[in-house]
Amino acid sequence: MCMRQIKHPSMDQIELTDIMYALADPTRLEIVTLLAAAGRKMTCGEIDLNRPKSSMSHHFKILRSAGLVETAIEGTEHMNSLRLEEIEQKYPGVLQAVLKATAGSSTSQE
Amino acid sequence: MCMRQIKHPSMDQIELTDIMYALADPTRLEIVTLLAAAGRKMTCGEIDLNRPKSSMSHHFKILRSAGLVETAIEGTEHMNSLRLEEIEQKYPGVLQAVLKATAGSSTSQE
DNA sequence: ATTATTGTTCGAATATAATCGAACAATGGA
DNA sequence: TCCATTGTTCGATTATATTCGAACAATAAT
Repeated sequence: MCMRQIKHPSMDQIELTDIMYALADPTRLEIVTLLAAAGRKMTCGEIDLNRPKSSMSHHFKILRSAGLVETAIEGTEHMNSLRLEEIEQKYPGVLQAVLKATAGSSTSQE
Repeated sequence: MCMRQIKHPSMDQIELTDIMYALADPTRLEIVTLLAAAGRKMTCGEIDLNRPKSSMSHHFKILRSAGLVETAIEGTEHMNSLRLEEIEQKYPGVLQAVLKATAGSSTSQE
């Protein structure tokens, strides 16, 4: 029960261009879409998209630094969740509109 | 009156990730913001942000290929306008939310 | 203690993007 | 026709991103 936490940007540190940048990558957009669809915390493993762990970790890192994803360590697992409410508060409509846009056209390739 | 036109993507060719990518660059986001604020066609010259012509041209090219900006040649000038209605139709709320987000915090540096 | 699990970090290769001067193309006007 | 204007294209440089194997760190279980 060490609760070693990963550092996340605070709301006032979240930049719109960082969000845009993070969402510009198809893999990352899919991660966000899956998290939103699930509506719950998910481990990195659950979101596996046939890519090496190190690649996924890289994308999660960018999603985290953009402020889109929050990661809580629970045991050996990293529980990821969308920071939807916070981003809505700071940039109303942006993330929701993006999620609505991806909801129709399936980005997944399986 | 040659009306030599530049090629633009049709609505069904406009990809969300391309839009995100285009808007992830501060210079391009500012161009889009200025065009939206102006609410009219503007020449590249009018939007000059203390950068060389070739750099601006590069950014306009990306905005065009993403489907965000439409450029009509009128004489020696290139008139640029936002494809707001079309993008709203395809991805409702996305661009408007981004514009609302940039409306507050001035991205300009002069 | 040893081992398995989960994910991060490192490092190096490859790929993509930004920047900007210089040359170019198209138009309009003197 | 010649020149000015507007913006694009070219080409080379520099900077930034992506990718992924291998080594590592933290925890949990045996």
